[in-house]
Amino acid sequence: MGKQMTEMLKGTLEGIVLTILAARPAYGYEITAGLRDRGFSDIVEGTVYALLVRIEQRGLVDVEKVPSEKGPPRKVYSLNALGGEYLEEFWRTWSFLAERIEQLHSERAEGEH
Amino acid sequence: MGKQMTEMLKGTLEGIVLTILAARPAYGYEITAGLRDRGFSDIVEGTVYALLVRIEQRGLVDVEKVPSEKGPPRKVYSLNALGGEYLEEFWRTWSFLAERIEQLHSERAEGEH
DNA sequence: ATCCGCTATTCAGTGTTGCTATCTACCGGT
DNA sequence: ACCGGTAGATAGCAACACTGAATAGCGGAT
Repeated sequence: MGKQMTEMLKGTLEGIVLTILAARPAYGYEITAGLRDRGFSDIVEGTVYALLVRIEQRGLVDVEKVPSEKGPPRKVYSLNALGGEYLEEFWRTWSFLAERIEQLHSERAEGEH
Repeated sequence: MGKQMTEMLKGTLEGIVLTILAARPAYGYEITAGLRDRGFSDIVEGTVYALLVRIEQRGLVDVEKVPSEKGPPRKVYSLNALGGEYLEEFWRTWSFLAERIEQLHSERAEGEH
């Protein structure tokens, strides 16, 4: 993956995963696949699992172990109330930042000609 | 500053500063003030100086020492060719990411009702 | 029977980043 | 002599995403 993308994902990947969980509960392997489907094709399993451990430890998600037909049991994560609040703040922060960056982008575009 | 904002700035702050330098050369103290004017009010000088050291070491900017009327000499940074390329890739990466995140955001909005 | 492939999770170690806090330095005005 | 505004440097910290490898269960192919 590009270095710039790696750095930019810091802080946003967490929000992305929480948003996926807000739609419906999911387990790690499934989330990784979901990310691929949504264009985040270079995000690897190890990254996602580490992130899931973090958000679990912070109490943003509830976890349930569900036996799988294939392979080891799945850990199904679902967003809880605290996670919901956290996610709302994520979107506020994102909007704030994205607005200002887009503003910069358009200023730059005016500068070119 | 919020922890989420701190994490989100990773990777983007660099692009923001490079974009400011693309408009016109500037020195650290001036850039910090410019960030405040553009809404990034919590970014402190130490952060900016450290970033400037990094982009200088990577050869993305040229530096010129200019004596100041007040205080120690200014280090004026200007974007060079390599920095320009880097900045273009920054915007490509940003667009890619922002597009997908906004897509997620709108999906989420549809889910609520 | 054995190996391969898919599913599914874990974990130690790495590099980069932005923040905190503090220090130095120059100058003008009081 | 002192303080405030200007200007820069830096050591130490916490958080994050990535790399690479290991473990484990199951089905089907060889």
